[in-house]
Amino acid sequence: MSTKNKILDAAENLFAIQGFNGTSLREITSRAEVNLAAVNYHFGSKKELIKSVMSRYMNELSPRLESSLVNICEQENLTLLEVFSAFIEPLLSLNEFKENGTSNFLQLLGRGYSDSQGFLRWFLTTQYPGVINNFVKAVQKAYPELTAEEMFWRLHFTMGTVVFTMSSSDALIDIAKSDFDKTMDIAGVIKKVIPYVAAGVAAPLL
Amino acid sequence: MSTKNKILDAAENLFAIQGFNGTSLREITSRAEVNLAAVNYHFGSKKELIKSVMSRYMNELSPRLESSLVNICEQENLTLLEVFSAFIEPLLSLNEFKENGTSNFLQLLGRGYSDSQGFLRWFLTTQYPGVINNFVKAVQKAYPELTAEEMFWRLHFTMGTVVFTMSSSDALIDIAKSDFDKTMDIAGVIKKVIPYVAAGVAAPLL
DNA sequence: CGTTATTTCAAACGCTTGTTTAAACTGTCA
DNA sequence: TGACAGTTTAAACAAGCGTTTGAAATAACG
Repeated sequence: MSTKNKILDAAENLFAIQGFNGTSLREITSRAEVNLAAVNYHFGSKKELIKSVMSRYMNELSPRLESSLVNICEQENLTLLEVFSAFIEPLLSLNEFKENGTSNFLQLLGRGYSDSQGFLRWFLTTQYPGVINNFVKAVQKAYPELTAEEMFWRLHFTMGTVVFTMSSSDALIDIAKSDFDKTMDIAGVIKKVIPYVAAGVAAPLL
Repeated sequence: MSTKNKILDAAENLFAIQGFNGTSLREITSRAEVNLAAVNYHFGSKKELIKSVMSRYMNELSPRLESSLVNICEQENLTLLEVFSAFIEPLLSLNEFKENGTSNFLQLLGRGYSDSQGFLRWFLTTQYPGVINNFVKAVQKAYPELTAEEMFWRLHFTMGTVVFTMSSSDALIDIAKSDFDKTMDIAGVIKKVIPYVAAGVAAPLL
């Protein structure tokens, strides 16, 4: 395993658990068992390392997500539940790409939106606009009465639900296990959150 | 104005904008125009200062919230939309308590859940359990078919929606202003998010 | 082989962080 | 006035941060 990948793997796990601001380069390099200076040598800076960690996932995910959304868009009588369900398979496929891939990626997404005042939001929306565009198109087809403004707000609410849930999913899964004596994993959480956000976006306009 | 209150006010505003980790004591004391050591003298530590900032709001909010929820619980044919709407008035009343009170408090809540790995969650759930209990009771009455486990998850999804939305509400309001040419404030955002979360919690059990 | 180029390494840099110290100042009451 | 508690102050502290340096080790190639 190359130094670069050792750093990426260690950084990914620590970032997911502790956030970007909460994880130091020394923690990363000591877990990766490489020299401290290796980060700046291979990536230039901590900020670029963060981008690299996210890009590794986005490059894997975004084509699958786009084609899944394009597929779903072709069918008649599209429901919002179907639109949101189109996310499930591409997201879960990250587990084949990497151990705990789905969980790690969604947690990173959550961290990125709350840490580091919005630079990751800028990065994702400018670097991967195709996903958002196709998603908006699908929602529009499933719920044509929704105005652009209302859609803007509800999609951001949805983002919040998912991102917050995933960034604290480990804690939530633990609580659910002890309180309800049921095993639960990230796939289970996704299957619970989909009906919630679908119903939220589908809420009647008052 | 006492040194203690000058610190609390400055800390509150900076925490809301930059988060707890992202705000240094030197920023706080220089904005408050007090000496750096004053924080440790009056509050003991940064952590205790954070608790004090949150307590000032929770002590104001939690009795109003509890009585609002108790009130709503007495009526027949309670809907989830009504339950969630019970939050509006107590939340907006924080604006009379302090300028930008509603916005600041909700943003602080959001920061508290993503910064500082969950110590604020512990603080709030252990110090102010009455709000949560009354809220759960109201939801149960409005939607009795909801199992305890499903309720657990959906209330956390709701928490995520609100908390995430509020911690990035300034950015969202700016975008909405420029894209849709409509003025928007924190009260407007609350009125948009209520139907969303009500519909999410009300989603049919599959 | 010898000579580049690439990668690793320990050490230090300059800076910011939360916290502590001890002296100076303020107001109060005997 | 003089003593004492409460408060403010400048200065320093130790620790952590991201980053840079220059020499040592390794790899690649003619």
